[in-house]
Amino acid sequence: MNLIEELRWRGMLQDIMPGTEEQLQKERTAGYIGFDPTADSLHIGSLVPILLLVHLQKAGHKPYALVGGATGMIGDPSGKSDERNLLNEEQLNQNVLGIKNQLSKFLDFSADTATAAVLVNNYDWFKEISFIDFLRDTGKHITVNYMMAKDSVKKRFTGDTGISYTEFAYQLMQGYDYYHLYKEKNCKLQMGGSDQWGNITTGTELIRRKAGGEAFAFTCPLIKKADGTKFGKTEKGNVWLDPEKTSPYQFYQFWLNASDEDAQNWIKIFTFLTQEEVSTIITEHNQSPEKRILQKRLSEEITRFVHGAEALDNATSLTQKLFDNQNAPAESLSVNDLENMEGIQKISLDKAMLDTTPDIVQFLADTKVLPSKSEARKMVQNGGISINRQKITDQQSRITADLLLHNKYLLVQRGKKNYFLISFTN
RNA sequence: GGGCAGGUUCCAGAGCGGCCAAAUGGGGCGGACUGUAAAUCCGCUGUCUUUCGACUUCAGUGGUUCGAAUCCACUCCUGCCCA
Repeated sequence: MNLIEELRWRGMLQDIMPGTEEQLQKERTAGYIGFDPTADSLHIGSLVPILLLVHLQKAGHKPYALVGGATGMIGDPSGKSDERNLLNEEQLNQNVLGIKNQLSKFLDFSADTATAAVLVNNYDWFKEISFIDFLRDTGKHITVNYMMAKDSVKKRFTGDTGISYTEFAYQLMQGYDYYHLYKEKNCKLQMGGSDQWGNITTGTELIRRKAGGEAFAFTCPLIKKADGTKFGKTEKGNVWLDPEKTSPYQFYQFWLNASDEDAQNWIKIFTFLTQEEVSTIITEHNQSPEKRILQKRLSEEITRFVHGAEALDNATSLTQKLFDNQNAPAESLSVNDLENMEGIQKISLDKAMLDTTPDIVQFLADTKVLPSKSEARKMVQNGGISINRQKITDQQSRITADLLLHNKYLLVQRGKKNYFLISFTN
């Protein structure tokens, strides 16, 4: 199975330029994807382009990861209905660094092989180009009519916020990136999310007109959830690849909570399991969906890929403790179990505070489990608070020392999935 | 520079002198049901507060009024059209 066929069955192919498949058959081809440094960490949405690069590398081609140090200063209008705020330079540099670090974990950058991945930053070439040079050498090749025809731009013409010249020019910069890599690195392929199609074709067009060369491209559909809501969000916001921002446990949980339908699509996209393996898993899953074989395998594979085997072990064992014997009394948890719970909020307090705290509402606010007494009260009213797995319904109830597990701990749940471990010292 | 239409709570979008912390929908959060799923149903959703109530919001600043998101003036911002 060649790369294109592989990506096609995985559902990772949206648009493809004619001749791309032939080019990939013909010779080792250098291909690139751009990463936008709008945050200092990549989130799971960026996992897809990373995987595209990995697939490319596995198929024997040479991947380039481009960090948009220059384009990040401008802002891509694609998919945005509003003009964006510009990032300041310091923030941007920090983000570029953070992203570089993360990318290096997923791609093989060892320089001695022919297919070693290479990291480039478009700031390195844009900083040398003057505005006049850019207008004369690049802008001259592309008509405004052509640029305006792009969906991302057209929407802003008809929408009600307009588009600044700065963002309008974005596609030219990204187009120039492709041209530059084509010239300097013989790069003949650009990949990206389907929202990037417009920007990508500006690049191939530029290569054609400016260098008389031929370059190729394909895009991957944007990941969606079956219910149409945004992919990659939890109540805590984005799911990041940085374990400091999203703990491996939370990361694992995110995938485990996928719906059946989503899991079926995602296991193809986010794991390297073969077609046969996947169809076996799906069959097994459908026989007894309540076992959630799909979700378990999916979350295992990705967590291992992103965070490593050890982090995966911790995440699964914590998951077992917290969920598998959901009905087991909290008293059955050992000191060790409690202490080793990674990735849940831990709070430590002086035992004396129990005597001075009048009720559960005050307690929740003091411990910052909820931000204020009002919110704590609402949450208790809604039945969203459990102590040691016992639902609390009475706002007046008190936390007393005899509730403590092992005379020291309190397991507090806010909602079903947010755990807090409070340990008391004398 | 001229004309027109606008700027409302996370978003969309009602309200057009008191009944407005502001309809409705979406999103978010909680609950029930379940498989830590989906679908469905229920509650919450400005802040603080033991129901009472207090305080801060409808671009900004002043004004009219007993009383303004709603009326007036000016300012800023956005879109469209004309120059």
